Amino acid sequence: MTDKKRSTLESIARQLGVSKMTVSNAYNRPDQLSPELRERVLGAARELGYPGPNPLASTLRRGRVGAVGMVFDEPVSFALSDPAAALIVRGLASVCETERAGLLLVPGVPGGEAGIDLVRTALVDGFIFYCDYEGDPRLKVLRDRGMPYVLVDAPAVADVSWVGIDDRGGAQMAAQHLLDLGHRSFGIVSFNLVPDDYEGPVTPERHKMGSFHVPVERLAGYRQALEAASIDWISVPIEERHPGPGGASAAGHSGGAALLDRAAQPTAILAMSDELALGVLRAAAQRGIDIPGDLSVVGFDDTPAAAAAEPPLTTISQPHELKGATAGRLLLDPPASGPQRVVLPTALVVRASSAPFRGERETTTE
Amino acid sequence: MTDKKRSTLESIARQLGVSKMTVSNAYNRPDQLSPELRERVLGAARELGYPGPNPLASTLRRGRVGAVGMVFDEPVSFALSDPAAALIVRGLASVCETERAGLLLVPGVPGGEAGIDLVRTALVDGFIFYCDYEGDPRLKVLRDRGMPYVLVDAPAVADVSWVGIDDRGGAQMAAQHLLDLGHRSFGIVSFNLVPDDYEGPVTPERHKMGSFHVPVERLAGYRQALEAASIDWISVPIEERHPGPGGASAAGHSGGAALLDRAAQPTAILAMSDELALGVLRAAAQRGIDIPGDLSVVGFDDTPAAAAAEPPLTTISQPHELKGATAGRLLLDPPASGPQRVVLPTALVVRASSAPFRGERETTTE
DNA sequence: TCTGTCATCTGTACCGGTACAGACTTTATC
DNA sequence: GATAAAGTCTGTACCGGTACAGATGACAGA
Repeated sequence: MTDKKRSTLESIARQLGVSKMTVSNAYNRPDQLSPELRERVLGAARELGYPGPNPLASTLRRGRVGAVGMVFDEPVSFALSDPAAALIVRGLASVCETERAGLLLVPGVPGGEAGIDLVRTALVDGFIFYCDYEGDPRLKVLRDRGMPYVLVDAPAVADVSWVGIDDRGGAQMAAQHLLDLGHRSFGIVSFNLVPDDYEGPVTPERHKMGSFHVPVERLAGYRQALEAASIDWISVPIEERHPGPGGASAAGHSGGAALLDRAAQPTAILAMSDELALGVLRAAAQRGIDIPGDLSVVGFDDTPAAAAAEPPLTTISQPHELKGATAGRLLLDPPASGPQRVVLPTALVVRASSAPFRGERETTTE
Repeated sequence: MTDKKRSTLESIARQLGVSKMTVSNAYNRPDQLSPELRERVLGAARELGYPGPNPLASTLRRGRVGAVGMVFDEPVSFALSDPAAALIVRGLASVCETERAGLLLVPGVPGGEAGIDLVRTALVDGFIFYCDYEGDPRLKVLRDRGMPYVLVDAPAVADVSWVGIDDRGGAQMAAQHLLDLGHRSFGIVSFNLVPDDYEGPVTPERHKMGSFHVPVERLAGYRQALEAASIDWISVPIEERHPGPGGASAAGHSGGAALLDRAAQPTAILAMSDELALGVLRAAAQRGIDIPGDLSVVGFDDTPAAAAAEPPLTTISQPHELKGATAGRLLLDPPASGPQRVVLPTALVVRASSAPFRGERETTTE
């Protein structure tokens, strides 16, 4: 009445004295056999505890897996603690659901072959590549597998669909907003520009060698705005941090602290993400620095936490869920016109963490 | 130099005049052939753009997929908006990563066969079943597939590992806390007890037919505490809500509003989750009801948002990430001693949303 | 009665690999 | 010099299905 060993399609067929194909058809093409026989087959299957065709085998033959993979830079457990990434996953998940596809989360594993193999061996029909590192070896694996993939917030690749935002333009807006408020003394909290564990002030070499797309672009945007306002870029302190298990807010706290403890305290801090900015807010609060009275802070991303922060955070908004959903659609339903480059809109959202510079006018002239 | 059609292991073998097995071994068992030949094979593969053995085929032969599936009650996009669920996913993800396994998110699809097929055809080695519904047909599919699985916060199944908390005990603690503060007039915001879209006061039939494990248990816990304090359970208003795309906090808002707009306004509200409780806080704020002055609210789960709420939320804590991690370990590394039942600890976390009852003592005696 | 069509069912050839058991050389051991 | 032990490489038999092209018989129309 139950399984003796492990029933297969063939064992059911033998049991009933019919062909394998008939059993297969009973499951996949009911119109190919008489209803009575079909019932007999299904009945026998139930009887023998046959769970239906082995999905692995049918997938091998058919070629379609019915799942998409999402590749991360970091362990998934870290990535999901980033609200922006979590929203992208949600957007992608919603598309997968309507297309009846599963969603496989493929972690980034720091060193060596392990992370590469995960991509090489993932059982999916295509990938969303949500990774930022310019020279990621997994990109080559993707290409080699000959599987469709879509890049999200990643360095562009020729002939591959891409979804993201104008990071440079967004950053420029953030800096311009502070300039418009009269600020002249800045500090920046940045994500790591190079794939390592460094934490500290950005060095010229690191600045030059930056290989993470998003931080590099955002930094370039800040720079563009500040230099256009004749601020000496070299003298703007930049603290690099990389989010660990404590999340990006811990990184922001440490970066913010470093900036605020300098002799020349900035009056405005640009944080490369809202999580970083939240950490800066904490660091300021601990030092009794009033926001936005003494210090203006602008984040990036407009995650839900930004609006709920104390004070609510001025930031650059971008449609995270839409980003994930767009990427999913581009992958599952590729446009006939070939690979697309979709740039989603950003906008400045002014809240209470930024205010006009109220300087003591120490620097009258020079 | 590139692929002509799509190279296979066999085409490489032919090209080099060696056996298929030699090529296979070049990838999987380097010690089975001379280093020179291996280099030749790998070189030819590179030459022909062969991406390495097809993972589907090797999986079919080997039997190990290298991924675990996590099955949800709802669409993944909803589920991930529940902070508690997201934390469980993170805990599970961290275990998957150390075990080098992928993580497939399998959504619950409301009606019919579609959601069942997703479980039947998912390409994984085992499942974490994070679903609450007593009669879920997907459980039968899991059993039939003969694949290992672990239940999380789900109704128990004989001979299957289970991870969860003492929901009843936790709820009892929550209610007892309010009783200890002197409250006698309660309201409850509950998740749906039955798998449907109903929203409104719980009816006796629904109460009886409850088929969602967690809400039923928590309700039982509340009841146990209240009845032990001689409070008439029947007269305690309970509002059922189910979280939609707006998240549970919207549901809590609506449920809280219904309770607060009653003629006999409760002085204490028990919410079955923190998200629901946050909605209740909003509903109270809108009505100018002071918390905890006029109303005490206790949530459940102790998600990060509970501590950050205004006022910070009294709640029952449970180790969400540990729950996911424990389930993952139980699945990937099953204890020799057979299926386990792991009950993780809960604790009352008193914050600022609950305070002693300061009644007008209308009800002197009876 | 003959032919064509339709509904059912069957056989064979894959899908793309890996396990396992040799076969054939070398090299080490006594 | 004979035998054992390695070291390399090959052949065959699967893993568990599905696509596709018939084969068969019933039934309708001419």
